[in-house]
Amino acid sequence: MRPLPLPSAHTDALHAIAPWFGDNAATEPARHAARLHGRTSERTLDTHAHLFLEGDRHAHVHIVVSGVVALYKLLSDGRRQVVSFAWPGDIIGLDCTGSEVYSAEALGRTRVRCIPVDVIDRLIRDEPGFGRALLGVAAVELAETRERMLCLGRQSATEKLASFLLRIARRAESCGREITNVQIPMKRGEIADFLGLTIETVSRNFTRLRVARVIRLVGSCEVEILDRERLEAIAAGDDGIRRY
Amino acid sequence: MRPLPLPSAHTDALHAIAPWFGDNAATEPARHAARLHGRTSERTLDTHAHLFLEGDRHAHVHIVVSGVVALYKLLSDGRRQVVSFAWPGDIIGLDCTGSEVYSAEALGRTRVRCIPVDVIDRLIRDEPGFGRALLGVAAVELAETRERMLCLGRQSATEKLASFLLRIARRAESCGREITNVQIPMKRGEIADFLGLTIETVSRNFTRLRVARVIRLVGSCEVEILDRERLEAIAAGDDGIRRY
DNA sequence: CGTTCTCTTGAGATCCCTCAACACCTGTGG
DNA sequence: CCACAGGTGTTGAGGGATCTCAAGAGAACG
Repeated sequence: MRPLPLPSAHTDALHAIAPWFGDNAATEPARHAARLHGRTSERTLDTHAHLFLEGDRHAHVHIVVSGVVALYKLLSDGRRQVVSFAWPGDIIGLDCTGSEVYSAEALGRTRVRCIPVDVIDRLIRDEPGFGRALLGVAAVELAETRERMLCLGRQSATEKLASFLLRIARRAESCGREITNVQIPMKRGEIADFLGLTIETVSRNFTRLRVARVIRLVGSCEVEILDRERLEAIAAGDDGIRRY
Repeated sequence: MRPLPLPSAHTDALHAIAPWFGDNAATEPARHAARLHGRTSERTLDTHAHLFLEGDRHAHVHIVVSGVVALYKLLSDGRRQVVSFAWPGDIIGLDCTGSEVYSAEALGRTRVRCIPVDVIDRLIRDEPGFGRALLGVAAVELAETRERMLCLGRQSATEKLASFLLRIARRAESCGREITNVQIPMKRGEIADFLGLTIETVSRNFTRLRVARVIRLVGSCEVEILDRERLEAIAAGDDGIRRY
């Protein structure tokens, strides 16, 4: 199977279900799926536009085409936790439990492909292998979510930020070779809500990593990794920086 | 379909896949599955015994029959995060990604049913509906895990403990009517690792809830809920107790 | 060149952690 | 029966990490 020519089809997610929704679906064995392909649509979201809100009926599964989407949950008093960022190639809403369990907001101008859940259901019923592929995607998502629980519950602010930067760097690298300059498409507040910190603490720890000459800030949305090894050590808790 | 006569078959999990593994599988339409049933086995674990360790090859999916199992991840320096507790009826290891992504330790004497992953694979392939059911279970698990992220990242210690107690109470209640006395099968340290706190903070917050006359402690492993409404309010962050 | 939004930095308060002591319980062995 | 040890839970004192509140710097935009 030929990899899809999408921006960052580096995740298992899109590759796993690509035969059913990729541009080359018609050439794949799944002819029936190809016809269903026509039932998907594309949506463009402006910055801060919502794809859906927590509690909405779960009508579509979405695949991010370009841009980044924040998936978040709220407490009644407004405290927010971003449970995940969905990047190009990522699938949103595999957890089909009737209604959405989080809200989805575009960080910038974003395009998504929308697949009605009944199409998903039909594919699972009719296409051997599709359900299995979906289960594999859900498994990877569960594993990642649990990794994040370890981060949220047991890491210091500096460790959290270091882990976050490495996570983004690795994502960018999964398309190619190691890089030093990382584009960060989210603002400080969004990073804070992702890591369970405040804006100020995120900012202070960017500064801390900068002062320690581990990273260099290029504007506020790009980070140059000066000392990758040390950054890894900090993320792993093997570096005393967290005690300063 | 008749519900299974298991200790707490209250979760969606067991009900969802019960037709394939329940004691009455032979009477279900899934005759092929019934034959596979013979390939499962049962294991008994003593207190603190491990079902498997993070990194082990993912050879079996387990269903808890009796007892409680802690699923946890470690940082290199020993900090621990319990990602989930598996109660009777819960399925462990749906996320089949080759190797285990967390360790599983019995809190007390525990029995589990072990299903080889190739049996799961075969069922998915041969039994229409089984993959769908499994996906549903995974979806519920993902939703719960994200709820926990909100708790870990954004709740205060008191809120976390109140949520925890309510979670256990609701689990016990899903079998029947509202209860006031809740059995807590885990020790303070295990609760702490579940909530991302220290033992002392957990203990102090038990005391805080007790002094506020919201709960009463019966020994250290049983809690009587004196003021359910207030406990709910505290868990939701609508009660000033967290600021005392 | 204001306006607005975002990011950074400082000062002080607060929550939670660390370290330490002690109470309680249980099982063991004298 | 009692002494003791080990495991567990509670409580206190102090410290440190993070939050809150506030001010100012920087960037984006009309």
